[in-house]
Amino acid sequence: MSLRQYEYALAVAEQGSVTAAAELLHVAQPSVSQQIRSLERELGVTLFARTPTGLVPTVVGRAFLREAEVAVSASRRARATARAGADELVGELLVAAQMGLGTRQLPRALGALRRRFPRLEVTVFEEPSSAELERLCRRGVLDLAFMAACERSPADAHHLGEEEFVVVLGDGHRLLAADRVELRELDGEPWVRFDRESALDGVLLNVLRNNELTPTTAARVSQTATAVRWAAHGLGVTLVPAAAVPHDHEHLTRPVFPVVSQPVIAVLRHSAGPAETALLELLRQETWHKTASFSRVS
Amino acid sequence: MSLRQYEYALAVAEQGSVTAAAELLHVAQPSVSQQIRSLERELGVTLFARTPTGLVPTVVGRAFLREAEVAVSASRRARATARAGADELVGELLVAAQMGLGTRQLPRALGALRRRFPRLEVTVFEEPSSAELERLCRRGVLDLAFMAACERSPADAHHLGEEEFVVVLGDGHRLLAADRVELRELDGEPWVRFDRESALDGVLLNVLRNNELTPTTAARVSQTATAVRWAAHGLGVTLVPAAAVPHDHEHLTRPVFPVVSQPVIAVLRHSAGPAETALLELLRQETWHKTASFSRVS
DNA sequence: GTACTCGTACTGACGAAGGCTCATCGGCTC
DNA sequence: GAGCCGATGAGCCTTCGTCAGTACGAGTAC
Repeated sequence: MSLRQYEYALAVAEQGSVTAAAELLHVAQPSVSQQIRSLERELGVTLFARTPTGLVPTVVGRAFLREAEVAVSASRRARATARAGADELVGELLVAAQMGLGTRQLPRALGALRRRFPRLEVTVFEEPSSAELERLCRRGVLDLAFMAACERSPADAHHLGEEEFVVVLGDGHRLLAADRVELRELDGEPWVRFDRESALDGVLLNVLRNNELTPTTAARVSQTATAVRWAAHGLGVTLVPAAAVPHDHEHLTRPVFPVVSQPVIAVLRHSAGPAETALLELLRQETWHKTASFSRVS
Repeated sequence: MSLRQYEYALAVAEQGSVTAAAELLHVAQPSVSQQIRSLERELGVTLFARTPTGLVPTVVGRAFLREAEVAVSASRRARATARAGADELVGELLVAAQMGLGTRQLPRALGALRRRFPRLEVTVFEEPSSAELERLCRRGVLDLAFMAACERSPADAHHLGEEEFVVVLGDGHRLLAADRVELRELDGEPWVRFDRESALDGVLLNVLRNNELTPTTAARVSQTATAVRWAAHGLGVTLVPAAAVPHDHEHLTRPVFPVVSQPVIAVLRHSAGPAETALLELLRQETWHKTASFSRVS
């Protein structure tokens, strides 16, 4: 069951003779003859009828050859894509991002990447929980991961910038009067929070603890856009990355004091290839908040 | 570039480790390791990233593996169809028939064949000119051929029966009054004939010569159904196999005297398989004119 | 009709290359 | 340091390729 046998059989069928096929394949005639016979012996079927003027495929021979041709051409394609990958850049890049990280920059960088390498496809997973993300990244399934912190930071962790958080208030909320919101002013407010285990909820908990506030949970959601919408409707206040707020709700956001931000760290896989580094380079060229914050959270 | 290398690579990608893949494939670990490396060396690309816990496909590795999987599964299918052909009957049977031969019996036999062996497909070529048909049959491209005579008859020629010819007359023709038509009564009639080189035209020429008639050609057509229709419209008379006349024109046909008929001979390919012989057996069970004729042609 | 040549595929012996296994080494994790 | 991972090198064996020679049928000359 070797590809060579398939190629030989196809050549024989096409040429109608072992001798001609051997010439085409640049091997001696007995070699082709032996391969055909061993193939027939292995399959327990006669693939070719022997005529005085050459070999002609039988009924099952033709059925077999149809499939064999698919196998051979798929093999050629596999080879070709691999060789193409040596110079050009082809394949599928797997990226995962903790929710809220690079919401604005990632699409732009991916667009630029796609323009430069059209045959490179990109798939993005969003927030498979920070523990899950850590696990996937360590297992090497991902080519690139965005996270706020990596505990045992690999050598391939790159700090891109800071992601600043803003508070979202209900329409007509009293605190909208000021330019910024002091965190302790939020004492007693009900909160629109995020799923347990999620990184964003971890940030919120940290902030509240640091400022000695006790949280009242109004609701839990899994997407930043949902949290913003619910907060805008007055269900409670929420804390999300500034970049994750839709434009039509920006007037309900205020920066907080002390500043809340988390680092954006891109983690490349072990032994990263040119595709991964190209994407990282494009991400670096995007604009990020460089401000080191006072109360950085994990 | 061997299928084995593809299978090994797929197993490694699936298991995420060389050791596990080797266990799955029932070989030793170094064997898998070597194959993967030789594959990468041959392609000039790193397909897998080495992590402390195993191997993970790279970007181009994944692109390669997608194609490789197609190749491997196609190979399995090829094997499976061939092995199935050993017991069952699968494949495509190529049949060619001189026009007008077995027009009635062939479809019935093919229907019976298809009911008994559903995975056996049949393709029928009609009248690739008798010389061309002879050539194809000798080259072994065909599994079964219907002809009126084979010059150097192979051992696998089987006489099935006789195909009787009838004359088709225009609507209201004077000779329709009788039950049969004497050939010499047709002297001076214009003829709807068949393509030069075609076997049917050869039959007609033979008949006319034997009965000392001089033909007047009204038209030439390539299909029996067309000839019948044109003759019915009074363009001339024609001579076709009785079985080839559509039901709605049978009232315009008359047997001729002396009787004109040609043998129906089925020629099997060299070293015919079970599919071919099964079809031949079914054809034998159909009803054929057994009458040996007076003036058999060609 | 017979004999000859030409073409075809098959067979067996030999040499070379590649695959498989075993034992061992180097790295990393826990 | 123990245990897991993959990588490497030596030896054995299977496999593939080549060269010779064989067998069989077709076409042709006489």
